[in-house]
Amino acid sequence: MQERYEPAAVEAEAQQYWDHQHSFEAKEDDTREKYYCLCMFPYPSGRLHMGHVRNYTIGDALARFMRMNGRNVLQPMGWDAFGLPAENAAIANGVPPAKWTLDNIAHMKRQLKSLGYGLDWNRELTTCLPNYYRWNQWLFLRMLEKGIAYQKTGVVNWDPEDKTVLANEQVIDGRGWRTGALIEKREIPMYYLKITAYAEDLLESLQSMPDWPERVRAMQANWIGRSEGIRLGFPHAIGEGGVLYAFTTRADTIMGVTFCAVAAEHPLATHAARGNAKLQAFIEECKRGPALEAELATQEKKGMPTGLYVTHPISGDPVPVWVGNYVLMSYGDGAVMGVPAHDERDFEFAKKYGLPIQQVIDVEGRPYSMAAWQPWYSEHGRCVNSGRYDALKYEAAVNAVAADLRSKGMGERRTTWRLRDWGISRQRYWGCPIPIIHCKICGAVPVPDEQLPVVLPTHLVPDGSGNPLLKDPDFINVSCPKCGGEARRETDTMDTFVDSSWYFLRFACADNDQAMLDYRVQYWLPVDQYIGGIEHAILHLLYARFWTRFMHDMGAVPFKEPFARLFTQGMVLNEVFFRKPEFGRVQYFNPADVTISTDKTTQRRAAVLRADGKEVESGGVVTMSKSKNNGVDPQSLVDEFGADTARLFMMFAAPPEQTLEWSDEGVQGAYRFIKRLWKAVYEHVSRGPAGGLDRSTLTEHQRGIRRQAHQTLAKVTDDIGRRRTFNTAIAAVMELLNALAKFPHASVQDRAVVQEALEIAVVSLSPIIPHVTHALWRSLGHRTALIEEAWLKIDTEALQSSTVQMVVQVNGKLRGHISIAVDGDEAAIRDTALADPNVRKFIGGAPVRKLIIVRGKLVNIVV
RNA sequence: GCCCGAAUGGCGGAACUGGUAGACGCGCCGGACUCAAAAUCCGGUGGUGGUGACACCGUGUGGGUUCGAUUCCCUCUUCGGGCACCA
Repeated sequence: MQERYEPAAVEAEAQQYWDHQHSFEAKEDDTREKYYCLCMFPYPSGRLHMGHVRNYTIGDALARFMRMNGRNVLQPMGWDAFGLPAENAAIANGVPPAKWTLDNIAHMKRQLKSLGYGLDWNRELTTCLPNYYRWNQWLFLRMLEKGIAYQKTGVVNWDPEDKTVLANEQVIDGRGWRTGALIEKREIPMYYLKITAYAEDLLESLQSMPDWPERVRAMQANWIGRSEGIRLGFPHAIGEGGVLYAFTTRADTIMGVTFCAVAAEHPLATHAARGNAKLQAFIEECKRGPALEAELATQEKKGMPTGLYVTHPISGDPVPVWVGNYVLMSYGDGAVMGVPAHDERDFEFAKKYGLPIQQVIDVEGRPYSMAAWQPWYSEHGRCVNSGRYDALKYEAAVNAVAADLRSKGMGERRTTWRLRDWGISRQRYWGCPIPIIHCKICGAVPVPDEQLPVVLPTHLVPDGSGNPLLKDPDFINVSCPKCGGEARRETDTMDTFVDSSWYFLRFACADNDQAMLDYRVQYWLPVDQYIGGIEHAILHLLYARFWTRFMHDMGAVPFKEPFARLFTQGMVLNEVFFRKPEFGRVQYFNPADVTISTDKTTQRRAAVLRADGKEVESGGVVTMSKSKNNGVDPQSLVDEFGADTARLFMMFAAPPEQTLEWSDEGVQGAYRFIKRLWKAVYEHVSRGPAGGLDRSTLTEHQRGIRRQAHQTLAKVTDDIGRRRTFNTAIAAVMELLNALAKFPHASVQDRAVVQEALEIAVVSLSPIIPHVTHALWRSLGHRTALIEEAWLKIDTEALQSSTVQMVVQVNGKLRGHISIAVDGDEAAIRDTALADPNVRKFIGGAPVRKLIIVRGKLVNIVV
């Protein structure tokens, strides 16, 4: 064994061994229990970032741990390869998105390999290749057949200068990101997937998914947003038998309705705007307004009367109809009944426009004042000023109102969802073509299965002015599959969330070019452990759950939930440094180019840019990002310290579900620890082979170190296997190593105990730092490869101890420590506790009122 | 605005089911080795008071439940994630 730890050599050797042995090629084996460990696949942006390293290190550590615990592990990798950045790169550099993407994939694949991840590369898949995306198209056609995919109009951001549709992120303050032109809203025909058909099931199943984080389930439940209430009608005289419908969960407040508000897109608004130029202008303003819910919710509430009146369904009173910019056309019927007294938004609206506010709910007799909104105004209570509903509580009132409305044919109970159907059409080049052909005679005709895939041409270079597919006659001009006449191919492509909604299924059979899925799906799926960023908690995971349900219903997979267990890891943060010039934009500096010094006495930190020796400002610790220039390239870390140090630091610096702060010193610490581990093994083996362990003749000291070694093994096994807290697992091994450093190597038994403890340390860390432990396992005298070894067994006998330490409190304050025999009874514990001199001092002469004993932990004496 | 999290020494974090707050690491201080430095090794390190044994204070704010609260409940503050065309 070499004295010096040289990561480059150690890591090359281990990686070569795994490669030659095909160690991570997964094979179906019905006799073995499988473990499908999947990390969210990356977008091939160019280089790996720290978030990737964190994600894949967590996955790899788990996969290796499960493998050593006897599971048949599958850990695949692929590329989420369609998307906007490739088009942006094309615009900037004139490179076709296909070439840019594939070059990035090649580079990132090398990086993943250099980090030593145990991935089965035979199953690699790339979503921008036809052998993958043809099945998007195939399944889309199945959805069309079942009515799950359908066409309707949708609103997009239109840049009038570039004549192109922009993504929300390309719209900055209402203007196009490249042109600066004011963005218009346009309604165009698009394809939608009817995820709302599964709303109920998607929501209900969350309750039987205990291995998903509570917060993710809560976020999804809120997103789906089930509301039970009443859809009620306000008759009006516009058109024949006209009724304005609105949904409410607070039918008990119906007698407090003083107005109705409709969305700008509502038919009543359109009707009223005819011949009303002011209203027309207001409606246009609303339609131009923000598209993002966050902006909609914070914008100032504005409205305008339509001049129309509807009839209150109970009282028969006329109710004015307003257009309100806070009413969403996409929720319910695009109209709300305005109850200013008991809804905060309605209250604000009524105050602003002088609409009457009528209290109809009494909450515990509290006095109601119209001067300012109080949070309790929207609480449940008893009806007042409500005619025959007076004194009824919430449920009784709702029931009575529902019955009355039903008898008048003006209302019914209704469940409404916040969830909307998934619009998948993108007016963009770099995506999966939607397999539709538009014929002047036959209309929208699905591409027949035998003509799939509709291949996306790869040589086009977008220039920012519209979808280049529109300018490609070879792609556009086709004949109609139905009538054979001249027709035009659909140029919209699919949302990239489609690609990621089923890739986890395809890993089971990525080599099948005849079918989307095959029998191997039944062996590997569902995914046992899915790992990815919390930022995907709603959209991606909900779409994947929906997609899997559709495939279940068509008989393609035997399960509804694709991910049995979910783990969401936190983001990677770093400090951000900048200078704000008097004029112009803020300048960001990479932390690698900044030196930080700390004044010992004042604790003041000063950050200086090395290039010019002048100070820069710190903007705190934020998510690593290109725009803030605070990213650290994982490659530089691997080159300088090796993959094991990178992996160890990532896993040690924070619990995996929390944010992780970058720290150069922390990396140094991880490197130092690996060197210490190496040295400990070196010093042990350079004394020659250790003899066998004789458990019956151990000294107390030897038994102590054995107990700690096996306690460490037990803790690591639990921390990785159950808690997923790699940071505390590593800390436990560090403690063991600290103890070993003080332990003698004198006798044969000393050395046997050390050998056992070192093996425990090496095996415990092997999921996290697989290269160095691969080498150390051999150094400790084993001929086998560590990756083929089983996880070590905990010797429960070694854990035994004859005494146990307990603490003694007086009135809840710590006053002493006692040592008690493991089998000591309560009387013995009590007597020992009361005999402690410091304890007696604090009891004084006072009588003991109560004595609480928590076995093995503490005694609390209450006086 | 709505939904979901988080807050503990100089710093990252630990304390798993209400039971010893600060494990482990970083940084810092002192020492050993060295001509010197780096590396390495040993010791110390929440605050205040005390020579000391020790005592008091201390987990974002204010309150509550309990023999006992970092942990449970309520309030507020700050920070982070998501909000449907970024992935």
